[in-house]
Amino acid sequence: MARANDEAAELIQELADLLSITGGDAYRIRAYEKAARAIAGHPEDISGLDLAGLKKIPAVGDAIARKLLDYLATGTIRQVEELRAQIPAGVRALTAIPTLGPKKAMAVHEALGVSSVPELAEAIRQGRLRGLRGFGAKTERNILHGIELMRQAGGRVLIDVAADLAEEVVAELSRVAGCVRCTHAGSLRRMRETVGDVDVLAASADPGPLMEAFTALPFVTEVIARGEKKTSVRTARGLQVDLRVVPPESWGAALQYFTGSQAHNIRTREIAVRAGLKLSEYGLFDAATGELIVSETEEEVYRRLGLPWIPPPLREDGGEIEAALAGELPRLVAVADLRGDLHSHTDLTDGTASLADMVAAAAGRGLEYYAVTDHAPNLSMQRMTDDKALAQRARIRALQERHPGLTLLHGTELNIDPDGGVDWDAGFLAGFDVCVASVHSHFTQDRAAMTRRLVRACENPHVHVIGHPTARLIGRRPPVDADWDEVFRAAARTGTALEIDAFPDRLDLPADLVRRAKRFGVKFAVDTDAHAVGHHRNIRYAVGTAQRGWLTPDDVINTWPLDRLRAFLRKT
DNA sequence: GCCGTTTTCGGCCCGACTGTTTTCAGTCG
Repeated sequence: MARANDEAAELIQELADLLSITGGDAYRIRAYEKAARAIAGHPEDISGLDLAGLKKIPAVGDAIARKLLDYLATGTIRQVEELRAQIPAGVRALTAIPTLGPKKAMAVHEALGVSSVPELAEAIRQGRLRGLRGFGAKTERNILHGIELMRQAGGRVLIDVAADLAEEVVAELSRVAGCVRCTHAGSLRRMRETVGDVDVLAASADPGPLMEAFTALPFVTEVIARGEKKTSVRTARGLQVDLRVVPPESWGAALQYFTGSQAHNIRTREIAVRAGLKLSEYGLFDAATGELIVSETEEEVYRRLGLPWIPPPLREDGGEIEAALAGELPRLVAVADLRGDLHSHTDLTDGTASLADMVAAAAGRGLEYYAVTDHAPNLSMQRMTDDKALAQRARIRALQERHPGLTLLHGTELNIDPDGGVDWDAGFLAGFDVCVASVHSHFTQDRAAMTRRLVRACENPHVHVIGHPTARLIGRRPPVDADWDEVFRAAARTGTALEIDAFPDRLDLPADLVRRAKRFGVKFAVDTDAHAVGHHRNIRYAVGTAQRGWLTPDDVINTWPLDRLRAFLRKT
């Protein structure tokens, strides 16, 4: 079940959506949307707040605070219920169709009584949209095409899929004559865990050849929009890619604009307006004279707004503007800060590479220490035994001689059973340098049981790291249900680190929970969980998740020198 | 509906592209 903040934010967002369909004041709608974001991102649980406390949330005034009280008392908001009675849920669902927004949704609902996606498709096939103001033949085709796209799942893709595609597009476009610079931007640059469309920015005085080359890429199956400055295409697997070409002198302003988020851009542009300036993708201008002030680098744009450069993973209007103004931006952890990796597998269990190859890959990353943590016996399919574990330890000690610069740690990944117990007794566990413990089964326990289970794992003196704590698989398996604040308190109290697992379909602990956990004083392990040599490169996604959680190197135990890490692992 | 080292009222980010428009609304990011 979601936190009160998330449920309330969803209700306020629904209020904004429904008002945009009925034609409410645009600024009022924006105020609701802004408040919904602020509530979702607010660190305090709103269920413990009174009217005054609620009004302290940014973008929440008296009116919205009272709606939140309404929600806390009744589980819903009266105005939302009233609008739901007017606007069927299916009409709101219509706005999920690409090219169909609130105005067109209301038009077909009012004129034709259409109140669901299938009804709309049927109405188009029956020719009932003909003659409806604002609806021509092309609009009909676009809507049917949009419905078809929605049916094919499509949607967002994992970050590694988007990153690989972006890399290919950037490499191709960089070769085009006249291309001065080219890079990806958007949610991929902000390191969001999934990406809805890939944004690519290029600088050139002559956009024509870039647009040509872009639409001619082999994986492009459809050109959605084609203009002088912007072109959008769809790839064979349904992913949308936008190319924006700007003059070279606009590079910094364009990169800032195209990186987003939209909410962050609104904040920076508001700051500009208040200072008598105007910020667009072409630069920062004097609002009165139209004179260009700066545009060549992001740093210049931020500096002229009175802000330090803000790392893209923070650009979500989640407090980064306030922190920047106060000079309190965190020094975010980076890949180069990592001295070690505390979670990896070999072909002794379900890895695909040998111990020697995995260790060589770790050495190739320039690490100072590396833990091999194959699965423990209770995950019986992996066929681990005491003897195998001890034999591996001996092989690791032998291999150590060939890697003088890399300290090898012998660890294991334990299974947290439904009661919170783990494989092996205390005596055997004491023989490992590091123990990761993870949930691998019984994912659907209720919140109280799951919370007890995770807390008990933290309380085990031999458990150093909770692996992929929510056990989610993005798009395939929901996170387990737990009272996370309770788990975070236990992790902080017992000196148990929470993992940020680098697998692109895990990224677990997720960034929003990372940020919440940090407030409790929790420490983190940023690990690959590598099962193959190639998985080592996933570490950048875990670091991106840590950055989105506002973590500094000090928050991450595997940035620490080995002696400090060993002291932490003693759990005293 | 929110908010104020210019304001408690009058503002509220900015631009690209499409389609159906005789000059611009809707959608998107």
